[in-house]
Amino acid sequence: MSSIDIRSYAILSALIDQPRHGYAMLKQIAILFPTSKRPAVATMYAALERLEADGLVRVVSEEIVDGRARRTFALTDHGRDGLRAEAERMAAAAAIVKKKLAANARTNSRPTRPAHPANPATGARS
Amino acid sequence: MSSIDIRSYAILSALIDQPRHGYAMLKQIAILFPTSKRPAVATMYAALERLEADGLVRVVSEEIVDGRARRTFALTDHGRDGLRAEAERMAAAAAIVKKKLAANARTNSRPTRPAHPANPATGARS
DNA sequence: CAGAATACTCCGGAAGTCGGAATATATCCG
DNA sequence: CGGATATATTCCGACTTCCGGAGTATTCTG
Repeated sequence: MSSIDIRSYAILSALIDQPRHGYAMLKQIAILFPTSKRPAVATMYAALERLEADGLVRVVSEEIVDGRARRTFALTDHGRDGLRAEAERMAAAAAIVKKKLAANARTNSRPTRPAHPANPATGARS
Repeated sequence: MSSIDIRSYAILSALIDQPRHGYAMLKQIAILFPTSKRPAVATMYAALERLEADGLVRVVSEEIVDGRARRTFALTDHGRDGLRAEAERMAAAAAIVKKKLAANARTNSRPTRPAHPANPATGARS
């Protein structure tokens, strides 16, 4: 319930500087995260509804064009907090893995043996 | 196809320092990422099969206990590379959002106005 | 002995994601 | 002029992924 998935992370990120509508978010996501896979159109609108229901975004304007709603969304305070927390979690997760990868690059010659085999979390019954 | 999702990221991370079997990975994930939601058991084994099919992990030992396979998995080179790339992507995504959030904390008083309104990606027809 | 931990599998359902089509207008390029 | 592309959203069916819970069997702990 609490933490934010990748899709939502991208969507919320596209609203940091200003409110946008769905289509504009897609373009902003492509700019912000050029190396990541971007969501499909349908996925984005579905996610947006969830985010609104969860109070992370809110509709700031709604015009009807050809009977179709054109909604502009903005981040709520809650959404901003959630995004900040998720960015923190991601930075930590990235840092941990980078550090571990670097530490283990040296031990690479003997792949199955840890540096200090003192009771690792293998669940091995002693 | 190419990029790694969060679940797979966690699973691969649990194999950086040494090979582990599924159950041990779950515990390791809880240690590495204490603030993130951890995958359900069934999710993990399903993901493991996908990762093996994609060549990101490989079975290094397999013992049969009561007709049930107890498999130990290790990272492949491909898996290690993918994990490294994903860590890089995540670090970048986290940094971008943190920076943008910090830059926008100042502009917070007038939420709809960007600092420099020079043709942003709003999709507004000029 | 009860209960937790170890270790994995299977099931059905819920949730999320996707591509593609539909809709309608405006603009760009040759 | 006409086709292509861009804008902007909705709906649909299919597919993938995820989850909780039950089942199986052993060992360790209180």
